[in-house]
Parts: sequence; structure tokens; C-alpha cells
Amino acid sequence: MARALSVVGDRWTLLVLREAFFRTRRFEDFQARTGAPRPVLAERLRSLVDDGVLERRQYSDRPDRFEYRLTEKGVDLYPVLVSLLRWGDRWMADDDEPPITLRHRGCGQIVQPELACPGCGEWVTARDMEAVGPRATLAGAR
Amino acid sequence: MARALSVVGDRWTLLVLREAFFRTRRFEDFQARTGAPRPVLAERLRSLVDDGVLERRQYSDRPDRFEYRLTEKGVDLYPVLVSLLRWGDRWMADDDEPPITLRHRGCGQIVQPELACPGCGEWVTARDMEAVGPRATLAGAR
DNA sequence: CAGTATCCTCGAGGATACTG
DNA sequence: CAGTATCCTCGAGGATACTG
Repeated sequence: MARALSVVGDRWTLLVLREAFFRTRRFEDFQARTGAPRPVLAERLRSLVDDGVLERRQYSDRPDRFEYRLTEKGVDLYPVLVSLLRWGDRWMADDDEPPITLRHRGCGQIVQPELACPGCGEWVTARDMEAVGPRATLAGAR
Repeated sequence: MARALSVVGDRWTLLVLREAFFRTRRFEDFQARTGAPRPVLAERLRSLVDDGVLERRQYSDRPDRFEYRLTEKGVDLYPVLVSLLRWGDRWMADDDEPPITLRHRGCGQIVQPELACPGCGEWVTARDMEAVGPRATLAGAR
């Protein structure tokens, strides 16, 4: 997890990722929507590309223009973002910023995805899970 | 989400939280397990308490001893941690650090919880969800 | 055991102007 | 539009010693 954190564990990176999930793709748009200083944004995009989370693609020559798109590895970060979003809406509600509403395309309902057990299909919370293995001596979520 | 990030969005805070889910409760144990410098750890614990994620409880007087336990708000961060863990194990595999294994107490199976739609029960990925509302013009996960 | 006090460094990142 | 170059500040956090 420490390594995962080294990829996504800072404010600007996560804001950039959120925008990427909202289909933002261009430097100027990322800049306007996240408010990140340009040099910071450039550095974050570069390292996300290095980490294989975003892919840099040329969408025009003359002049050269580039866009950034989520890779499969990037798309797979969705649960992290959704969980963070959900927690923020639930516990840090803010009148200034309305909660983001998500719809499940499959069934059409407005929902917040939640964790379930792929083994039995039941919904799970921290209390339903326990850690096993090397850390088992002190394992087990509360 | 920016506010959620202001609570959990840094390396030491997330390591502290992970340890809290592993039932670590005491200052010295957090220090040993996360490796955070003592002043940094003290500051992080204090702000997690201020944010209502951890609760500081005296478990002994003479001498005074304190422990830190997850509040309900803190326990509810579990999906964020699990998602991060899962992503790290999947994409940043590292021979030095074996993946953490989780067992669902309910069915006994070793699993990694995944996102499902509370409306219809189907498993969901980024592609199955779309954003609606104020951000809808640029919404929709890839 | 559970912190606080002190000191020091170094690098992140804000502002801004510039370039192809 | 998609960045790079420059400059500057300030605060995070590492190391370490100390306290009740």
C-alpha cells in the first residue's frame, strides 16, 4: 500500500485523477479544473504517465497537441476514487460543493457503489473482514 | 472529495490509518510500525482526532496512558483503504512485501471485496457508472 | 510509555513570464 | 494549446534529546 500511495497519495494527483474520470484530457482543462500551478500539473501528469496510470497521446500534429487518457491500470483506480468520494459526501458534507451523483448504467438507478464479498455476494464492512497471514497476529478490522 | 483528501491525503496519515485497522492503538506501536518521526506521528494523531476519525481514550492513570481507536467515521474509511490495498497488490506487486490477505468472516472465504451496485446487486467498474448532475456535461467514467 | 522541544535542511509548490 | 524557465518562500518532516 505504501507503493500505491506513492503513486496517488497527494492532493494534486488525486484531483487530476478525478478529472480524468470526468473525461478531462487536455492540459489546459486539467489546469483550469484543478487549479494546480502549471509546473506542478506538468510534473504530476508526467509522473502519472511514468507510473502507467495515464497515457499520453498525440491527437494533432501541426501544431503538436497531446491528451492524457486513463490506462487500464488507471481505470482500475475507480474504487479508490469512488470510496473517497462517498466518504467525503457522507462525513464532510459541504453546502458549497453538492455531492456528485452516480448512475449505474446497467439498472439506471442513482447509487453509490459499495463493497461486497466476491465469494458469497454479501455486503461487507470493516467488521465483516479479518486479515490473515503474516500480519495476522495483530490483524482483524474492528 | 477535496475535503476528504485534506483528512486522509498524506502518506503518514494513511499508514497510521492502516495500522489502526490492524488494531494498533498505542503511540509507541504506531511509531514502530509506521516509522513516522515522533513529532510527525503526534501531529497526525492529533489531527485525526480533531477530524473525528480517531478517538483518544485514557486506558490508565498513574501513569497516564492513552490509546487511539477508530470512530465510526474512521471505520467507514475501510473501503478507501481496501481499494488502495487491492490496487497496490494488483498493480504494484512487490516481492518484498507480500499481499495482505483478507477473509470474509461471514462465508470464511479469502477474498478482496469489490464494488457492487446497491440497487441491483451487480458488480460494477468505472465503465458501468456515469456521473449526473452539475458535472454532467463532462461526466461519465470511461 | 506518550509524548514535547529544538534545530536544521531541502524541496514542494505558488506566482509569473516566456516559448514553440 | 501545452507546456518550460525562473524565482522565492515557507513549512514539512527527519534526527535527536529530553520530560512527566
